[in-house]
Amino acid sequence: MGIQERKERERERRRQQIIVAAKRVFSDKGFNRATMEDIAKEAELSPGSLYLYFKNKDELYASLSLRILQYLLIRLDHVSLNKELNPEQKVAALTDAMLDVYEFDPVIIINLFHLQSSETLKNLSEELLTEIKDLSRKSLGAIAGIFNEGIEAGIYIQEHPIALADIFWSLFSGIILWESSKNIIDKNKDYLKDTLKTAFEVFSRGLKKEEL
Amino acid sequence: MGIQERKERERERRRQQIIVAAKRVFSDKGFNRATMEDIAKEAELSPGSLYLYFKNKDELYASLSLRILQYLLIRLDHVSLNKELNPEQKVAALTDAMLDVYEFDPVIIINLFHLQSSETLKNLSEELLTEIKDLSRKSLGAIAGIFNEGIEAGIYIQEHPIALADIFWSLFSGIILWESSKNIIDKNKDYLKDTLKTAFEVFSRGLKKEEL
Amino acid sequence: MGIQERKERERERRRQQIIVAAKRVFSDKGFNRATMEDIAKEAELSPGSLYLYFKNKDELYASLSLRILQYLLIRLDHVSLNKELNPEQKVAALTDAMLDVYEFDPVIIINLFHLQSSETLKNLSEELLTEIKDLSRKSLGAIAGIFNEGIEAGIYIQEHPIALADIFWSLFSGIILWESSKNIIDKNKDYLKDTLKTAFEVFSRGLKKEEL
Amino acid sequence: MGIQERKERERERRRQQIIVAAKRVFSDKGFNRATMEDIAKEAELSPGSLYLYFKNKDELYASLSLRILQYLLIRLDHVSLNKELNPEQKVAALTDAMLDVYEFDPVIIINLFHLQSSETLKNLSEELLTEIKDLSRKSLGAIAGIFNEGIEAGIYIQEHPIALADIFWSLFSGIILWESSKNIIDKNKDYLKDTLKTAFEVFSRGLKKEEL
DNA sequence: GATGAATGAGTATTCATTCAT
DNA sequence: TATGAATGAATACTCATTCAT
Repeated sequence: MGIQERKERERERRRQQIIVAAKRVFSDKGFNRATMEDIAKEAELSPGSLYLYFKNKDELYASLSLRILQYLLIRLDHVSLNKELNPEQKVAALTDAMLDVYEFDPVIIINLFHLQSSETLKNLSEELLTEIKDLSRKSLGAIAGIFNEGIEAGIYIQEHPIALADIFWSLFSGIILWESSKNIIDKNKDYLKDTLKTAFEVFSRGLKKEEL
Repeated sequence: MGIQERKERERERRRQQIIVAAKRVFSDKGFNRATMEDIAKEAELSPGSLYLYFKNKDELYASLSLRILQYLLIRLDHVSLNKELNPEQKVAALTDAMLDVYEFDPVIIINLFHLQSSETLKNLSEELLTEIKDLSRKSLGAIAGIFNEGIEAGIYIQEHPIALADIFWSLFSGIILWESSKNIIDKNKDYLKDTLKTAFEVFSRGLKKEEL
Repeated sequence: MGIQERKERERERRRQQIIVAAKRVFSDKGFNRATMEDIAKEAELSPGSLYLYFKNKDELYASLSLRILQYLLIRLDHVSLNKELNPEQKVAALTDAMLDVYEFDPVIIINLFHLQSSETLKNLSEELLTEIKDLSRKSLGAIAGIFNEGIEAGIYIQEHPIALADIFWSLFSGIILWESSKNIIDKNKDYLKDTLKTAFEVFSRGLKKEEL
Repeated sequence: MGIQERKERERERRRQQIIVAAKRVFSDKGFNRATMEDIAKEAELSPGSLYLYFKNKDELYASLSLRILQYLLIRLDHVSLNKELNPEQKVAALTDAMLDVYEFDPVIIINLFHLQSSETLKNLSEELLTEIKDLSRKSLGAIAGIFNEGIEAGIYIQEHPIALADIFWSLFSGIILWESSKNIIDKNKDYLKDTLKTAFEVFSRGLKKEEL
């Protein structure tokens, strides 16, 4: 391992350390009320050091999402490229994957959808924004591809697969945000997972041609 | 018209004037970057005057949502209580109503869903929060009622109607937020309405028992 | 009674009404936290109306003191001019008078001494400041006169009577402020009157020539 | 000198720098009209920096008093514990100490008494208020102790020593405030020291039993 | 790289005062 | 006179970001 590479690893380790801290703080206080100092303290670093690893607060925030998007894409591609599954099985696997990713790190998924629907997006650097757009596009593309298989197989209704992917994505994010907001208001028992399951079922059924 | 009443009207007119201005500014700059001074300028009032009509920035923001929620509830109740429609027709009317409300004032609907998924919710006065919760609850209840009719009629799948209402609501808000965020990113042509229609179709089909 | 005079009386009645309200509000919230609107509400008038009777908040505040100063001066003159009392009796009567005035309206006396030791003084109109200075000077003069009698009678120590009057005045106001501040801090039982009595006794004894 | 200690010193130096600036600005404009920006400018710092050393404006103001109270207490204890002085000498030393402290920093002493008789007191943090109360209590206690010696020695009149201490303290603060207010009004020659001396003399004489 | 003290621009909110009615 | 809606200047405080060490 070259010295260059070792440095790079060390650097990555630090970024992780910060991201972990940021995640805790953001989910604790929300984006606006979390200060860089809070995060620095949580990461046991100085405020200044954060800026050695992240250009600014917005980008640090967006970085949380980046990782989960990357993970999500891997999972989606895995389903999409799996040649052993028929279209219907793929859609089932797709919903399982989404649920898995959610359960892998709920906080960060909520962050992702918050980011997606927030002004923060406007403030990101061209570079980071491109990266996020790229990952989103690819993820959506993978989802669309899966639906497309079903459509081409004549199992699913004739709709634009991209539109279906958007709807699937919206359904997922909509439920995540709505259920987590209900928790803010009502401190309800957490029905999120049940709701997601039901939603995916209904959605899958809705995709099918009636005569089936 | 008594003098009292005239004053009350004048006051309401002012509130509207401010709300209109706030709507413009919020949707232009987003909640955090919109300053009270911006809004005052847009409303052609002094900053101090805003506080004669709204307790603070959060409550001004939330007030935007209040009106649309009230309107939404009226529309939903109208559908729900219409005795001439069978369950399926009601669900169709429901989606029409939601679309109407969206088209009535897209900006403000987006605001509503932003508010719903933001920390701002936590800062509202007990009073206003109660009002919003109340309207939301009633709206969701009306939706659930409609689904319930279909379930009891044996047309729809056996799921908890409240869960179905949540899903319907999430689907709606998810698409609104997602499509408007895509606009931020891509300045795309606006597919929102088409997407919503397709989504509602798929959802409705998914609700039905297979044997139908 | 001419119409002019009637108007003047009416005007004076209003001023009183405002002063009474202001007294309540100032003593309740302190000068800085009392708003003109508070006072207007208490006086059952509109904020604008206060300005028909008082030039501004500072002057309204100072007006409270003016009345008590006028009353104080009357009492002091009464003692000073009383030919039936010998010097020692006059000093005793003097302390009684001060105590009386305090008890007549403790709140307003505290206000007076707050005013005296505050920046507000700097903001008063020339006219009002002159009036206050004039009343203060006359009061101090009356006190000094009393002490002077004792000095000339050879009963009291040879000190400048004006200095003695200043000391007497300071002792009085110092105790008022100190004891009322202790109340703020400790919510103690109110020792003020006892303290004042003791103070005046000690002071009177201190005035006398030793050989007596 | 460890690095820790050096930092602590540096920090303390800064606090002093700010306190000196604040003293100038407060005594120039009074508490309410002095802005944090004024003070920052005077201290050649940024407004934000003030908050690194003082929690808020009130506490900065109160800090001025803290130091003089500490110094005062040292001086009072020194007199109180001095075994070479008889009671009468102690009272003389006491008045000298008070005068010394006044001359050491008149502006700050005036601030102290302003603070004591103001609403600001109510806004202080529990911690700071406790510290001030504690120092005041101890100072008053030391004074009371001195009077008590005279009383027990049968030289002074039989009064509650705490009451005598309160009176002494009130006399001191009353004169300080009154004379400094006269300066505001009249820009008089400064008689304060003379007045204080006379006051203390009269007071001391008043303490003694007549038969002495 | 790491620090953390210093920065200073940015803003919600208050409230004495005014003035059209 | 009386009103009270409107004003808008004034300001404490925050916090992302920088930079000398």
